Amino acid sequence: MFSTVIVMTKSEITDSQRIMFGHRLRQLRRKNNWTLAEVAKRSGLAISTISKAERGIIALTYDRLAQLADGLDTDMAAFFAAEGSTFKPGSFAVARKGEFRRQETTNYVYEMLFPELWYKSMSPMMGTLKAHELVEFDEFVRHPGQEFLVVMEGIVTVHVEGGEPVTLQQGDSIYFDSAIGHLYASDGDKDARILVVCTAPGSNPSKTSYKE
Amino acid sequence: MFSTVIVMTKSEITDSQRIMFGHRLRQLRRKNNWTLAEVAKRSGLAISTISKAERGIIALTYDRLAQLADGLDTDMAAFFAAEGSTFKPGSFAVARKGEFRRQETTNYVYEMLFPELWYKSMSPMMGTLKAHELVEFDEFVRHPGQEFLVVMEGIVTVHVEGGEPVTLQQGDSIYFDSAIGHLYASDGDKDARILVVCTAPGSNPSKTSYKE
DNA sequence: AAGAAAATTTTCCAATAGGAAAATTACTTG
DNA sequence: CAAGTAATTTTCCTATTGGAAAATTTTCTT
Repeated sequence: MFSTVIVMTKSEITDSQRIMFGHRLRQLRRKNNWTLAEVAKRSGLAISTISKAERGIIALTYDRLAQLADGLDTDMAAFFAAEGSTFKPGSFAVARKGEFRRQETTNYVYEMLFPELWYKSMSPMMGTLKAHELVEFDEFVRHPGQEFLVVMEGIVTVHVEGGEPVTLQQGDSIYFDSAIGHLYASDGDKDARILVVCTAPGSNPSKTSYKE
Repeated sequence: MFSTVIVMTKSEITDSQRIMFGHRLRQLRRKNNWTLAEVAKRSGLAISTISKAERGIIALTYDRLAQLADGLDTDMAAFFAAEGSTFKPGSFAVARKGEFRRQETTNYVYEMLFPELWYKSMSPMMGTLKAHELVEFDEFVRHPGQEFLVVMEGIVTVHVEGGEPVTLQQGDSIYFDSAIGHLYASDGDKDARILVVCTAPGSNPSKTSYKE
């Protein structure tokens, strides 16, 4: 009985890491139906640079990574949050800016509070989690910023990527980095009522006010 | 009344981002009592490269970032998670009802949630407003940031500087700029229970501008 | 406080990233 | 299917990174 051992040099390791990262970049762009030209405009990078980065031909510098993250409507954390965990093509769920504004799925009904207010640094939402016997597993939700949840009524199970599910009773709360994949479900046979507050880094004026 | 607006060019933004990132690198290294030489050996990078990176003189490429993360016993995600927060991907904090830190004044009893977490971009607090016949008027409270309040139980009157008092029933909420003088009081003959979330702009490193 | 040792920064140069535009490939549409 | 257009990749060149070693600063030690 033999086992195959593949030995990689240090540079081969970083090479393959970079190539995989490039794939994620491309996926992220394709998911939003953006062309290289579009992302180039949004991020301020050259088309060729993005093309090379996506194919792992070059290793972007920190500065360009930051710019690119901005252009793709994420932040550095979201870029790397899923890294290391097994990469299933298509399993990438980065919520686009404002996507969670009116989220109504089989499991959720969200009501954004104060939608008319601009430049909020927090986005409070009231939500109802429908009771289900079987939790239909949607994809994990990921987005930039941080998140705070309190259970107002009922019992809620919070699924956090790479960890055991956490059960929260009425009055319990949880605080986490939204870049981590997360998902809520009602635990009891009644609907649960939750309050969620997200930070919305993109809408923060201090970051968006700049000139060319 | 004037407000100061600081306008940054795109390159100034990435510059300061890089500089702050460098500071975090150095902190991370110092925390473990490692010398540049030690990290150089662990990561395979040159001493000079790490030195320059820590001072924001150069923007590391993806490859070197990956290597450095390895040498510092973290991963890329932890580097960037929540713009300098100490959250590692997969980590989160749960606060159980009633196991909060208490802070008590004549009118308020506040319980800060997650006091042990640093670099939160929000500060959630549970509070009890004692019932009073006469509201003893403290000075208005003012601080930077924004504020969000939900009434969990009872009836609350919110006094906002330069406006009529607002009465909130259970489930009602209010969102405002914390710079405006504000004050809460229980309206009924029972104590009221509120949840307050404040943004703490100063504690977010990535949005604080400074120079060497 | 002086000299030695350790740690960090600077210098200089080879290796690599990043941008503009040309070349190629993929996608429409008549 | 050909011509035209859009999207991507290549090419070529300049700007910047990253490493080795020298120079400097900081930290011990006696």
